Amino acid sequence: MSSVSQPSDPRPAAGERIPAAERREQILAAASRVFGERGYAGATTDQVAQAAGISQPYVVRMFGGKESLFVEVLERSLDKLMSAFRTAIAQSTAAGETQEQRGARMGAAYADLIGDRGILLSLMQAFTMGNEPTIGKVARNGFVAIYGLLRNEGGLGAEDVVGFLAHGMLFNTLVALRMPDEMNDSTLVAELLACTFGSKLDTVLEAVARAGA
Amino acid sequence: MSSVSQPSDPRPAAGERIPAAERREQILAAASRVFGERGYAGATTDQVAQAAGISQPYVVRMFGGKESLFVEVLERSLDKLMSAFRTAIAQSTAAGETQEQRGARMGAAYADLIGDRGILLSLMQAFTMGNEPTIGKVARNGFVAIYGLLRNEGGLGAEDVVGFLAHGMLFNTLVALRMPDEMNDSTLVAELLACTFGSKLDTVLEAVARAGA
DNA sequence: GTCTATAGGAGGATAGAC
DNA sequence: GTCTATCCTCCTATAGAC
Repeated sequence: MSSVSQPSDPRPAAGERIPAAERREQILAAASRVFGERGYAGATTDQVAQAAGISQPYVVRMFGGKESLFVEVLERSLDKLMSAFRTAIAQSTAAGETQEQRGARMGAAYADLIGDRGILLSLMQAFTMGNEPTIGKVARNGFVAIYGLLRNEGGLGAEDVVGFLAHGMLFNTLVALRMPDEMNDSTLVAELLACTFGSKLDTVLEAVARAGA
Repeated sequence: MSSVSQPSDPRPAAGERIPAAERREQILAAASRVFGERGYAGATTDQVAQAAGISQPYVVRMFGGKESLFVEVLERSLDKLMSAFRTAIAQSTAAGETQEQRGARMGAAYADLIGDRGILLSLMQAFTMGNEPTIGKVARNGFVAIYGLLRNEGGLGAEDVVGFLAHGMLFNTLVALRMPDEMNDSTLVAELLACTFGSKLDTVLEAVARAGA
């Protein structure tokens, strides 16, 4: 990260007044990245504030606390995921595709979204928090909602959805571990990546590169 | 947790002197549970110490610091996993089983080991830490070692290993989320669980119950 | 809508005794 | 091999001004 602002930098100068709704989204996007890389407990509200270009107390004030902020980050990630799937399903239906083609399209949509490490890691973190009363409940409900979406709106069979989700979870793990960019030298790893990502390997490498900042 | 010691409680009275090697294992087992439930950053060395029945500075002294402790916890989990797979492979070979049967046996071994939430969650946590320099490297190497083990010693094809790992990751997620014990009421969830765990559903429910303490 | 100042509480690690 | 005491840092959340 350089210290010069890009022309397209959406981050306002410190102290600038902008509408609450817009500020909310800025903070959520920043929080998604910070929570993702540091973990829920490891992230500090001050890191989120700095990433969003505002003061720490303002983050707390706007969201009520760290936990509420994380819950909103999680819900935002789940929403984006469901939207991406709904879009893919709609496009697939409109194009009159086969189930096979639909699966590929949804996989591609997933790979694209997950290229945002903030979203990927916030979700994965939430998946490890099953016994946090509040966060665990949101995570479970979200997971089930996605299953239901694929099963009902997606029109896929239970076996197919489970297979899709299973590969998604392996996908998540490999990307989170930075396997593509840290270990592309070993033959074994090359095989694992090729076999997991298949035709989506390009999408993944692109996404990983894009997020390389 | 009741306040009375079980007869088989391996935890010594506070202040007792025991060999370092034994103490090490006690601490690692306690740390596995604590790191699992609280996350790496969320866990405190004091919580580990209390769970192991010793003082906080002793934990730090024995392992050099929190990060080193986590690395050892992670390596211990990976070792247990590899041992479990090697045992399953040896038994399968000795019994002259088919590839199909061998897969089932390894799945069962996995389900059994993962019933220890400490192991499950410490691994999952590590998978989200790909950009921690030290921990990330250990996690990547461990994952690749497991892939290599299944591929070479297990004699499975790349596709089969990837499928096995993928289902393992979904398995992890559902158990970590406490899906079986928190949401067994919904029809949708029942379907998801049945389809993911298949014949291993019993093993999982048992393991979950056993860990319900 | 946003900041500065700060209270109040933990947590990791060290020193040193037994 | 194990503990007690303690330092210093860092973090969340609140108070209150602009």
